[in-house]
Amino acid sequence: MVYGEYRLSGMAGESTGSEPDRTLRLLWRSHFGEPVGSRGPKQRSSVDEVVATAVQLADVDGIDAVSMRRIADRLGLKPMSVYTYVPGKAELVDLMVDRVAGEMELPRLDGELPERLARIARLQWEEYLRHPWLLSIDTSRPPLGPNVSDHWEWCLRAIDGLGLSDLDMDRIVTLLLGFVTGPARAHLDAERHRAVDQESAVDWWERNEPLLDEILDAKRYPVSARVGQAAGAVEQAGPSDVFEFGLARLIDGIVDYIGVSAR
Amino acid sequence: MVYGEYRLSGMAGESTGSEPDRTLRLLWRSHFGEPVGSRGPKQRSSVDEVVATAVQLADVDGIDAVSMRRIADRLGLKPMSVYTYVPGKAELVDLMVDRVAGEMELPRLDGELPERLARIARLQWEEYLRHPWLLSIDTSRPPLGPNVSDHWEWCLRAIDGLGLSDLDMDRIVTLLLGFVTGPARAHLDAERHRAVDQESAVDWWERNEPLLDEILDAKRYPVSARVGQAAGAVEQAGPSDVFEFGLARLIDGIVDYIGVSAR
DNA sequence: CGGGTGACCGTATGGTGTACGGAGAATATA
DNA sequence: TATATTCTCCGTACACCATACGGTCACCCG
Repeated sequence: MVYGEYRLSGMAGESTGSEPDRTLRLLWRSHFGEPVGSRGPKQRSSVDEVVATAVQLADVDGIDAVSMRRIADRLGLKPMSVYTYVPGKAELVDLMVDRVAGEMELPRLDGELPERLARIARLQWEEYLRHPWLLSIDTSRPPLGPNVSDHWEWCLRAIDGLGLSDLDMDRIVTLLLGFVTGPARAHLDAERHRAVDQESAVDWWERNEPLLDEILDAKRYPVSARVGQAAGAVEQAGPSDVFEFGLARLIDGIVDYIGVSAR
Repeated sequence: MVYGEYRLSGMAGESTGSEPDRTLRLLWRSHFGEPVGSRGPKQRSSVDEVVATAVQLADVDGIDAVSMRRIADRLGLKPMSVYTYVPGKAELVDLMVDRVAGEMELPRLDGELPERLARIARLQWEEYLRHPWLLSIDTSRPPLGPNVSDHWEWCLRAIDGLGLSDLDMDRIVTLLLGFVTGPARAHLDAERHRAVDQESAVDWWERNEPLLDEILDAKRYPVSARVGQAAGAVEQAGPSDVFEFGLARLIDGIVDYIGVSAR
């Protein structure tokens, strides 16, 4: 079985010269309004429907299930017709990312700084839980769509006016959002194993115990053996404890730095 | 062109009953030694050669270039023969990850705590620079191979004996390693754009300026506009400044926490 | 009421992972 | 030594994938 994932198009443009970027126009399609004076026949579907279908497929069956053919099927189209809505798959993924970035309301930015920072991370956490495929996407260059941009602006505002340099602001938000991926991956991976493999991580461990005992012997891995046991036990117990605890520590660190830096 | 990426096999096992896990056995192949008493003809290649070829392909042309057919070509084999060395592509990726985890020597763990923490992050940073495709891989469940395990043990030892709970140790290492991916992605993405697209990020920005000026207007994105400018300027300037600066802050935060926690 | 535009799609190309079964080589066993 | 077993290599095939190209035809504008 193929486990394919797709990079963001990275706003690569089509190198058609002065044409700005079709992806950009697609991302901001609601801002540009309907294309007026189109000659040909009416479109039977819409960009939003295509993107929504893709997101649905990814949510239910994973990012691998997102294929132009399947999208076409769902919409009652033939594969090649999808390309009249979207230039290609990479651009479609951009649109998917921006779409899901916009489906959750951005909470108010009141309260103390630590609480604001926590809100940033928790929103991201929730987004990963709703759309696990986001973790399988190369987010090196997030699409500059309206929802992603709104989200980013919202994050930055949470730490604006504290005397931080622009660079520090960028770094702090990146750090905070990046932190979430770790616990989110661990959590979703454990969940996926319970659901799909029908054997929990514990079962897997038990099945492979004889081999692992031989390999991961306490002489070579004294610390890992001890720590791994604790980490495994907690994965069993709490759902997002690891996330919340790590978050609290991280926020402490960030707040400390802001205090020193703004002095 | 397809931009596929591949998840780790996640040690899924083959559900063949009591058979532990072929992937595990492959990962620890050096530990088990040569298989004695094999009946058929000698193998013309080896698992190590297959994995090395795959890593080379990924290093030079990206993870997409890693295909069973291409590997076979390089080794003078036909595609299906590769499957006599490796069960499948997911398992191959596991082996690739463990291989590159072992190619860099783990430095001594002496010196002050901050220096030790920095060494952990810098090693990871270097590994990402050498093998950018590692960033395109779903590392939710890293393969339990010898090199990955050694690496993990080495990380944990750097913060062992400080009075931290096992759980905290796990979390801190995860946090530190997770942090690296952010700057590494940014850095490599910028580099890739310079090399491949032959237009720097600045050029892209200029080409799309008219559209972006209309969209990302200062009214809607006052903070992003300001911060983005600063972040972009620095991306131009320093190579790993962002990484080093962020690392210093993060370490400060971690050290603070350890001090409080161990009291 | 044409002319032109663009949505839809049939076909095809070149890729992917990998299941299946066969040929033949090399060793273990009788 | 002869036979049985087992394993490597691989030819073929299947089911996908993204997408380039060109044709057909519905529709709007002039």
